[in-house]
Amino acid sequence: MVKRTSFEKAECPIARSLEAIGDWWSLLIIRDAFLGKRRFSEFEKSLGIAKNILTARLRSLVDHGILQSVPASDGAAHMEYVLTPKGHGVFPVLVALRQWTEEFGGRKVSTVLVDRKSDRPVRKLELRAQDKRLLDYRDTLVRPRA
Amino acid sequence: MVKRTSFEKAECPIARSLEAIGDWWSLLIIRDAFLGKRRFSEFEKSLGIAKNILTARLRSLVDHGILQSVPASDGAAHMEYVLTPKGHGVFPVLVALRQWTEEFGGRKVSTVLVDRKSDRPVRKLELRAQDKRLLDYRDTLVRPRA
DNA sequence: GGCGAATGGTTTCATAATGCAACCACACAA
DNA sequence: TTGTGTGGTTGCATTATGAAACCATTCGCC
Repeated sequence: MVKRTSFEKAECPIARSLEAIGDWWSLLIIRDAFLGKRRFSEFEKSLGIAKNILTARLRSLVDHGILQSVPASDGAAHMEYVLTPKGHGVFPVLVALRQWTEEFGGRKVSTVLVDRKSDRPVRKLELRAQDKRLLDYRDTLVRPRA
Repeated sequence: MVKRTSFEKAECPIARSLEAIGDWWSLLIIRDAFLGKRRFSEFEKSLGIAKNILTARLRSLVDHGILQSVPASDGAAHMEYVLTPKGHGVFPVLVALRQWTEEFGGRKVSTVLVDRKSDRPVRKLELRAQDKRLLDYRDTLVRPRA
């Protein structure tokens, strides 16, 4: 096989997620969608992506059920791309990436994710056990499902 | 420019993170490193990746300060690749990806991430406000840093 | 010490993905 | 009717990826 290897059938859930959102542009498109962008030209301008690539990525995201293409809200003829529930589910991934850069990226990051109500920065993502103990990577283990 | 576009100078912290870990293999290598793999051949066998690609990825991860190459622990001549603190910081990203697949991936996932102490599955990642309110994507906003 | 195998790569070459630019069809406005 | 903007598609050059062959050390073993 000379094709790019696919992770569709992978057992590992991380590999499977990469199948859908693991390329250069998909996560940035999703990020923009969270920022309220919905039109082809909005993504194009914001990302500086080539149109053919954008077409391909949008189609792939729609095929994966992450975006949905709906008739334009303003009645125009074109379609708009909005996040599905599955797409909204990517949010923690984006937050994790953002926080990783904030913590280890060196240069200061120019934007902050804030809580709408208080207008103050959010806390770091927390991984907890059933009994709510805060967990670290050292506290966890990957197990075959029973 | 015909080169693949780079996000090094991007403002967005998400784009910057993708610069380092946003390709097909890097996250899987990091995942394997978390699972205790450290040798070239271990990664190779586990991932089914071509050797030249693995060489390139390992080098890139080392350059980005995510892996460190250290003399083999068993005294052999070769190098081993271990996670740096920056590499350990990727953990929440992996967890977020895993949980996304678990929730939206359709087919059941064959492994679970468990808390070592209780041997029970961990909870979903939680994003909280300063006052500990649990937050949703709808509760947040990206702001230019003051 | 000599031999074969394993390790950790590099090199070569074919194919796939990406990026750019040019083009196109349609809607709408002047 | 002649633009002008949107939302693409097509063609072609350049990169990255993947498979396999090759290579230099080191290691076990006799």
